[in-house]
Amino acid sequence: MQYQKEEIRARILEAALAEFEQHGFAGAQMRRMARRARVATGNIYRYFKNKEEIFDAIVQAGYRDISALIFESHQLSKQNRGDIRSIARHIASGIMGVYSRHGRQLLVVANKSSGSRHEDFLETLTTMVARRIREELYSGAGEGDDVLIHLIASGFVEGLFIILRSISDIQRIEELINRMLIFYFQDIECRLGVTG
Amino acid sequence: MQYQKEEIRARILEAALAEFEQHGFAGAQMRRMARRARVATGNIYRYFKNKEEIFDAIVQAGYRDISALIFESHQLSKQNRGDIRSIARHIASGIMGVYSRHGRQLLVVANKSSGSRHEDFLETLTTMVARRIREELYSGAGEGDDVLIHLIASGFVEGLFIILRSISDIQRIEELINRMLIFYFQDIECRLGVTG
Amino acid sequence: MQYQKEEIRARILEAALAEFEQHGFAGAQMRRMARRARVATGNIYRYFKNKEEIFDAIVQAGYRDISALIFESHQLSKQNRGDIRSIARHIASGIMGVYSRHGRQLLVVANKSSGSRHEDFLETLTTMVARRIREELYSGAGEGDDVLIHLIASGFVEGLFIILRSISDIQRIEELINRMLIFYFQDIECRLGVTG
Amino acid sequence: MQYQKEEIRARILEAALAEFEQHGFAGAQMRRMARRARVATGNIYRYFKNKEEIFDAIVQAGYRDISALIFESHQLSKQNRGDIRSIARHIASGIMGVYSRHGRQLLVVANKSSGSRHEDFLETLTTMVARRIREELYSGAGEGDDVLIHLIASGFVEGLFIILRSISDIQRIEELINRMLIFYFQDIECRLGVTG
DNA sequence: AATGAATGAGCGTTCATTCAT
DNA sequence: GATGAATGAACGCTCATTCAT
Repeated sequence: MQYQKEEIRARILEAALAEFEQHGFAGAQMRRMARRARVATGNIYRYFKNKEEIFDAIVQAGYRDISALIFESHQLSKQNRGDIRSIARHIASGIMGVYSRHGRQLLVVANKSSGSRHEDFLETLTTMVARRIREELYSGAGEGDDVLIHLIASGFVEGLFIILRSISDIQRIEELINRMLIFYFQDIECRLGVTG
Repeated sequence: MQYQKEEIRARILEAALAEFEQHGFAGAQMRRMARRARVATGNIYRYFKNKEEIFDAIVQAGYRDISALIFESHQLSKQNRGDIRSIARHIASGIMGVYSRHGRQLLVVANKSSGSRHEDFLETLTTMVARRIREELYSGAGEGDDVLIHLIASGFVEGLFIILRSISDIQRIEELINRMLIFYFQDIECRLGVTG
Repeated sequence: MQYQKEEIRARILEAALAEFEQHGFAGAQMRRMARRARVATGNIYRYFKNKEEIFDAIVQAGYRDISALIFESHQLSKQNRGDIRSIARHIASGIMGVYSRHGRQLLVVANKSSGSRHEDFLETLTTMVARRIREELYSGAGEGDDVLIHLIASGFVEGLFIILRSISDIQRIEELINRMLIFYFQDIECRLGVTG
Repeated sequence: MQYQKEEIRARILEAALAEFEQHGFAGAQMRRMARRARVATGNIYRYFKNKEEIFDAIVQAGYRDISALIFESHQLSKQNRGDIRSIARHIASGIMGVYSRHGRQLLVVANKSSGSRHEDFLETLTTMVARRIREELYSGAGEGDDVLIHLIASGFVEGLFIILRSISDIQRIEELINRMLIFYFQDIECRLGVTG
């Protein structure tokens, strides 16, 4: 029972993932999803309340891990203040880690969530990253420009996802992320005109 | 007669714009749009053939101007090769100009066009910008990394839209764009490790 | 006023006729009809209550004439009993006469009236003709078969309309109708096995 | 499961048949059809792709059989040339056979198909019959008049359908068809003035 | 627990008719 | 009287969700 239940639940989640990848949240069809999962349409509703909750279930783990990651990076910076590059590296490698466990899920919530409760995932993540960047750069010094920082965070986050969805070789991903880190954060204080 | 017609057409376009802003192309409802415009559902169809054509009408001008801009920047770089900053400045100020005329429309086509004919607008724009960047940076020198360049183009374009949708004061926009240009393109060759 | 009214009324009727010819009653569109008539859509409703009444107005004259024709042929046969051929000739030439005055209208009510009040026009006409045939053939003699007679009437009536809508030359029409009369009514008693 | 499915499919087809009989293809409404079938509107679309395909499903068998019949009669006449009566008898008995299997369906496609893919069914059938008549009558002899022959074919075909829809007793149908054959084809050469 | 047929609200769109000017 | 823009009920069809088995 329990075993079987779990197996079906997994099949549904896998099919849902594929469906969301192809059609996005709004365009996903329950019937097609059921067919993919080799499960009756109605049976899906024994495992999940509705389409939205399937999406939640898919997103959940990645969401949790990403949140933990940001929180960690916050803790890290308390001890090891002042080096934005190491923070960025930590976030990047953290996201990579999450990606290695929940890659497709992450891409779905990032790029295919329009119409769902999580359609502002990328925005939220960006905001968290921006907060971390601001904390690092302007801890003691003056007031940085929120929009500029948000924009950098956005480019950084978006860049991570572009790398992740373009490349599959893990070494190549790491190399590209490193080059992106350099591009984004080398001499960043100078380029931003941070005095402190 | 003629006056009234134009007024209604404008009301419909305004309502459609608001509807698309809130719900995106696919989620937009003709009945709600009609209600917003204080117009009968069927009357919309006297002014526009269907939902898609309303979207087109909203998007059109921005689309045209952006295309012209990219083309211009290509011409410009032929005469004035080698300075990526001036190209970037040209694109940025061009997009600013388009935005000052068609701001909300530009944001809609950029971020709310999923399901419409123009759903890949941002991707297309990014690709064009990436091509321009590659042309400037690697004209004579070695082969740059496509993904890295694409990612920079994406961050740059996305950044422009973030500025535009966050800020309304035109002077402030200009200042921020300048700072973003510095952030993205100062010593870019160095940060990318371009040898040429 | 009155003159102008009549001219517009005529324009509407002409446009309606063309519209019905092309699209049938159900497929006809009031807007297109108005455009054809170079009249505002709403103005049509000052002259006619609705689509159905326009159709009625078009059909009316032909209807009246055809009814009169059948009635005449009834009178005729009272005086001049026993010759079905002369009756048929009378009906044929009568329909030709009506056709020469209201040709297009007749074809419309015969073949394009589906969905209107007059969609059974052909059936009704056929029934009247069948009654006349029966009166002639079986006045004193035995009981003829209703279905067979109806079927002959139908073929005869349908044949008339085929000729009318295929051919425009009036002499050729007359010739063909004569040949059809021969085909249908020569030795009809014999072919039907009428004893009387 | 399977049984129920078939039962519903049958209910839908029966309801559709009734709906088409009463309102014709164009006037038929899916909601009314669903109500007749005691089925939800959407459920119809589990069984048939759309209105047109329901019509096709109803018409199909009759269509196929009629086409086969005409083809057969063509083969027959190659072997047994010169006797139009036997050809007519073959066609008549063939149509009777089709009618005995798909009576209402045949009447629907013949008289209620306006707006559908099959709206010219009767015209097509008539044309095929006319061709057969011409082949028989004018094989070696002179040119017959196309309109006259078409008109006879039309009367004959129309007559068949009148008999079929008026009468239910099979023996009576046969008798009437025989009488119609006599009426239409006895001494036909003479009545048409065929010299050969 | 599992099925997949059934439901029906809701979509974009059409068009006869009405109404403000 | 004339205009044509405006109305809104109704259409064919879709699909998330429910239900009988």
